[in-house]
Amino acid sequence: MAYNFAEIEPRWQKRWAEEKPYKVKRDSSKKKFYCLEMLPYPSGRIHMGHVRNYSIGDVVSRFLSMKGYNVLHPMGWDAMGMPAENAAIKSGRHPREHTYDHMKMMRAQLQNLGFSYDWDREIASCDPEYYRWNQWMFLKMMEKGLVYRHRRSVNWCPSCRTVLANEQAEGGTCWRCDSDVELKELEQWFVRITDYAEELLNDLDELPLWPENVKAMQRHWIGRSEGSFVEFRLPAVDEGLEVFTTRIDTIFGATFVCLAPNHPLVKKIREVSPEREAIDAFVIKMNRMSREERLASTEKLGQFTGIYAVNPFTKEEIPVYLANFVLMEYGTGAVMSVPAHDQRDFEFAKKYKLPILPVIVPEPGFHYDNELTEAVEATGVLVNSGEFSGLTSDEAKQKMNETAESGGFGRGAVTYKLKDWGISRQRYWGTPIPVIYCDNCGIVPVPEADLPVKLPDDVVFTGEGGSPILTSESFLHTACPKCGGNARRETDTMDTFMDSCWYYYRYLSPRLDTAPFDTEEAAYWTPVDLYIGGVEHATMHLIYTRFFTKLLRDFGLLKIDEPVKKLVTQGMVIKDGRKMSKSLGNVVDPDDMIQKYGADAVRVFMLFASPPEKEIEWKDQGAEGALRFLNRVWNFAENNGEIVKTETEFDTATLAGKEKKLFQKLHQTIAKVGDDIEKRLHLNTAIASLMELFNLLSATEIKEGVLKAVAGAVYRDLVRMLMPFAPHMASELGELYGFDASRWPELKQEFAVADTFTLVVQVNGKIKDKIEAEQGISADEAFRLAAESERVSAELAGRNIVKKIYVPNRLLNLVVK
RNA sequence: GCGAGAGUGGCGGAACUGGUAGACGCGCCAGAUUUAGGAUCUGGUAUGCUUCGCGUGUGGGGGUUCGAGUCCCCCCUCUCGCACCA
Repeated sequence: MAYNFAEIEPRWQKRWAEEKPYKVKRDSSKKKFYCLEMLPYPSGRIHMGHVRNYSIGDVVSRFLSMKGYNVLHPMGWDAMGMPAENAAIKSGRHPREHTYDHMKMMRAQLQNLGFSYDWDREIASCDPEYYRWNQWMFLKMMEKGLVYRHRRSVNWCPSCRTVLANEQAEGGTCWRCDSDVELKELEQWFVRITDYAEELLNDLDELPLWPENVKAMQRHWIGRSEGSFVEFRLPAVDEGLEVFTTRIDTIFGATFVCLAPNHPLVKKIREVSPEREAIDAFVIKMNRMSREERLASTEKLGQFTGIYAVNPFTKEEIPVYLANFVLMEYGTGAVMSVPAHDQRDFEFAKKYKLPILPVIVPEPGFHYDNELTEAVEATGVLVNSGEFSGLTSDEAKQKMNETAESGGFGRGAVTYKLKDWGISRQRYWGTPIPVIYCDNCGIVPVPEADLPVKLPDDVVFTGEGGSPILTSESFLHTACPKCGGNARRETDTMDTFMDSCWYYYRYLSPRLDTAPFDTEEAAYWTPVDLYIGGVEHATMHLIYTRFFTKLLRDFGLLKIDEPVKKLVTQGMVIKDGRKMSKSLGNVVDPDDMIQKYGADAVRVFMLFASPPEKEIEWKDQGAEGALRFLNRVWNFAENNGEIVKTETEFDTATLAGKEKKLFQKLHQTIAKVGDDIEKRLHLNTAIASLMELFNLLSATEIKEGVLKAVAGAVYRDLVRMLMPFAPHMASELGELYGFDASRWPELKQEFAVADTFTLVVQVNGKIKDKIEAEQGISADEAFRLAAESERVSAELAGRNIVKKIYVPNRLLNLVVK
């Protein structure tokens, strides 16, 4: 009977669901392996990216289980977030119903692919028993002073009355209603991730098995910068203006100061400024510019404010400008401008005819003869810098920091681009922030015993009037836990990145109701040995999750510093050279493919087409090829049932000829496939070598006894090695032909090397002949063989051999003159 | 602009430590089977030439080496990330 995946696959899936062979328990007698894949958002359908991601993880999990590891391989749902809420606004259906329906559909799809998850550990972040621990952690952080409330400006749609993420406010208009987006100051909850910035940066060096590009992205994201804060007095408004600079050594060359157009002091300055109208016009112009416009142009735009700042080192007054290139988001939103030594300041000074004063020279005694044509940004030696003249930049930085500090107008400091994490969302479908506002007691945390603070059900989803939670009377009004008086609940919910920060610890004890997870389980299972997911999470999720691990460690729940030993970021699945998307109409649905080719063939093709980190182009023909291969393997057993079934002992020591060659190929393959999976995760070459082994087996004419026994053994081991890739077929073959396909074949190292090799003979580096030779021959023997070759001896005739280079078991190069 | 990575047949890719370039698969060509198509099986498939052989070939140019896809320098192209970061 032909290989009927449509019948075989569902049968095994059902059996796995019933018998739970992938259920695992802590067992300290076994070596553990925690294989984790990024959990999906329940969008309703699995897509090809998931198939690829989870197929990679499944191969590693199954392989290591077969090798006797205790493998934890869980799956769950990142179930909160905006899409469900937006769907609720459209359909009126509660996000919960919507989400649980989606989870059900997607769980079925994952099961259709035959993934070896321990489904008993499944979690969903929208379950109150899950998100109560988000709340618990929030309270813990609150206790430790790691959260605070702060006003920050956010994108605000006045018609939807909600906060928009940057990508929802592109072009300055709301993605849903097209209203102009405003910047609005809102009180929000922030988490002090910057307290851990230094550790998050330094510990990247402790992650040798993370891809370099991800670490580079995180370093850049954290953006450590050593410099100084310096205060310039603004006599006109009687205020101090703090600037951040990495080049305090150039401060004697500061000829003006620039503020971001939205700097808070601008309001005060315009009150006293003769340039008030010009300032207002400039600020409005800048606010109107969209993000794209700002990014597209590097033209320097500025406006004199009419007031002056006092340089604390020179005591001189220099003009204060507004400038488009100064960003409120970085540093203090104000810079001292040194046009001689900063290219941006140089361009600005040229445009607005401001003085350019060099204060750094490359070496002592150097003079700039001509006017500068560009800024000299290199460090060097100070000139025109009062008592600091003659010092090197490095010496000056230190001395000047000391001077500033003792003078009370500055200090050396380290800043980060990483900002504290704003976790407030004016949304319904997220974890309620467990805080109560009382008129008498102020901000009161919800007592731990009252957790979880559940999302209310008496809400209306209109899409207007802000968060739907505001429509819930039962939620809004509560009693103050401290004084019992009337109080109001926090209506903001948490960023969903909070949910995904620690979910893989919840898998360890998913139903525990006394703590987020069991610390003994954690001591056994953590860290995650392999984490597979998309590179799009390189910064956000993967920084937050590293941060949370450090937090939980400091709370005493974990003993590790880093959550993930090895990280793999898999490439996208594309079609016709482009990302799959609905708008391009090139989406390939995994269900269709499973129906057409079967889950095993889809998995094999996905893994065979490319190594994990590369992009992969979906091609139906590729899946056909994978199916063809599986078919041939299946048919071999059909045609050679007796050989496959009959396990005959044979003496490996007496193997010779074809049977030895075949047996050696088997063990070479066992070694290669194991290596490819375990060390390199190059599943494409692992599959290729399985194909090679099968090609050799099927090309071998099997007639007499020993060869039959060897061929049977080879076939059975081939099926075992196919198990991680094509588990349905391998399981079925094992059962049909009565052998245990669930153990990884044992490697006989002595057979993993062939006993002959192709000796490549080169003359002056050019290949002249290839000779079959015994493994382990000496250089002299190799030379003797080469000399016997007609082609080689013809090359050598009448010439002197200057040098012989012999690479054992590979090649002989003769250098002649 | 800065940072990371990549350029190998018609295509996806292989070559792991400097040692046979193109494994394995797709596609294509030819043959077998078939009424036909599909499926299957067998063989071929980098390229040039004076074709049982010889030469050339891993984005381009140079270098190190007995030997370079692999190491070094310069250049080109592409992908990803960040981007007026003070």
